[in-house]
Amino acid sequence: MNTKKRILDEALTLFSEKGYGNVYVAQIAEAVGIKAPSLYKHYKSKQDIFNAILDEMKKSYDKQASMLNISGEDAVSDAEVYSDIGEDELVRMATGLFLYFLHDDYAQKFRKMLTIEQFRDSELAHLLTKEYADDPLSYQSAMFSMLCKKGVLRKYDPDVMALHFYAPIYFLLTVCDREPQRETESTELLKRHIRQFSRIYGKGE
Amino acid sequence: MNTKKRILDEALTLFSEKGYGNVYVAQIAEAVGIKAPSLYKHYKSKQDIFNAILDEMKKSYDKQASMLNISGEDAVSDAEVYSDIGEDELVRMATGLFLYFLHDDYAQKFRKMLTIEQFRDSELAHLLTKEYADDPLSYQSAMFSMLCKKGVLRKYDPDVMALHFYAPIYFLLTVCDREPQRETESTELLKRHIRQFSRIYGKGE
DNA sequence: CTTGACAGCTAATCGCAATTAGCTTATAAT
DNA sequence: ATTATAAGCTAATTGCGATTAGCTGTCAAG
Repeated sequence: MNTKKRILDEALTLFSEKGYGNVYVAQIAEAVGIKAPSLYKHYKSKQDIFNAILDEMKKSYDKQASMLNISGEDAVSDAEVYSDIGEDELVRMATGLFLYFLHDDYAQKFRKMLTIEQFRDSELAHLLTKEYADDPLSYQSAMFSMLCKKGVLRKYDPDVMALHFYAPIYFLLTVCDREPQRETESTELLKRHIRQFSRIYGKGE
Repeated sequence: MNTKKRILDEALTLFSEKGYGNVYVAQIAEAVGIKAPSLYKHYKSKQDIFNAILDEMKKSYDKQASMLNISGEDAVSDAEVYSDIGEDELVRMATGLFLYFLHDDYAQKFRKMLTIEQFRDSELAHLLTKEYADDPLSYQSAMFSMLCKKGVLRKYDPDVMALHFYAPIYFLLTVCDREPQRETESTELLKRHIRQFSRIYGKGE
């Protein structure tokens, strides 16, 4: 019934593991449980399937981003919420972000696919940079800027604080994407990272 | 004359831009300046070319790593050299590492190729993790451990210090790999990162 | 009932890309 | 000089993989 949607799902799974060029339409069809020619009742070409995935991604990002408070749009007003943030809050926030990125099926596959295809298409490169670099950094920079102003954290360059906070998260994410068995170890290191971050930038001494 | 070598170079260039599956042997041949069938005088298949590249990479890494002091092998003895390290030294070290990774032709292509192929072959995944995560972290952890012991830096978990130092370098590297025009901006942010790192972990204050 | 559109199938088609065959030339060793 | 080998070329060959043609069954609308 919702074959059309299932094709996208299975195709995304395969693209994220092998890359567009190494996936055969017959594989997609098999994963869906139909024969290759039947795909063409739903999409007019392999490229068309890819484009549909991309469209869906772009649509879903805005919701997901605002849900996670990553997009940086309204960071300042949201930061009010965090004015009483403590070390444990920060740990929760960071591991939450990390584990969401890592485990959410859609987010993970999307990220892997973009990672594989990034050098072949500058649109994909920009998308990856936006979603995994610029948006998180700008959101967090605004948040830290607010926290510094409020006197919760020491006054340092908030862009660099955001980098110190986020780059390790991103780094560990790339490790776990290729070595899933290292998730536990990485989560531990992540927590140590946040605790130390908090001690360093926190007002307590 | 050294056609055999040139084939590897051109193939690496193409693989690092498009990925193995999207490169045709005819393209490699053209880049070298010969016809596709002539490639088979030097390598018995496309896969064989890929394997040869990989072998060369594995061989060259050890030299390059020890040259750059990344490998972590003899970090402790080397760390003696850094016992008088200052903020400027650290900035020089970090930007040097960053710009080397970013500009060295071989390193850049190798990294991009591994990035593209990482999810298709766990050997490649491990290689990428080793060279861009484990080795740099373990080297730097040993270095910071030494610097803390010497009293040059405040006493913090050296693994986390290494993560704080290195993850932003890696992060900015991935950004510049896909958006080369952001190199200047990224280098600036990198320097701010190191200065702040140095102020935070340094003894002065 | 019956018709049309939907979604599936099998069996072509079509093109491309890897590889092989077999010829040619140059050069280096005997 | 002769010959063997290396390294190139053009012209097949081969196989695979995307796509198209055309048939079938189902099922909702009239």
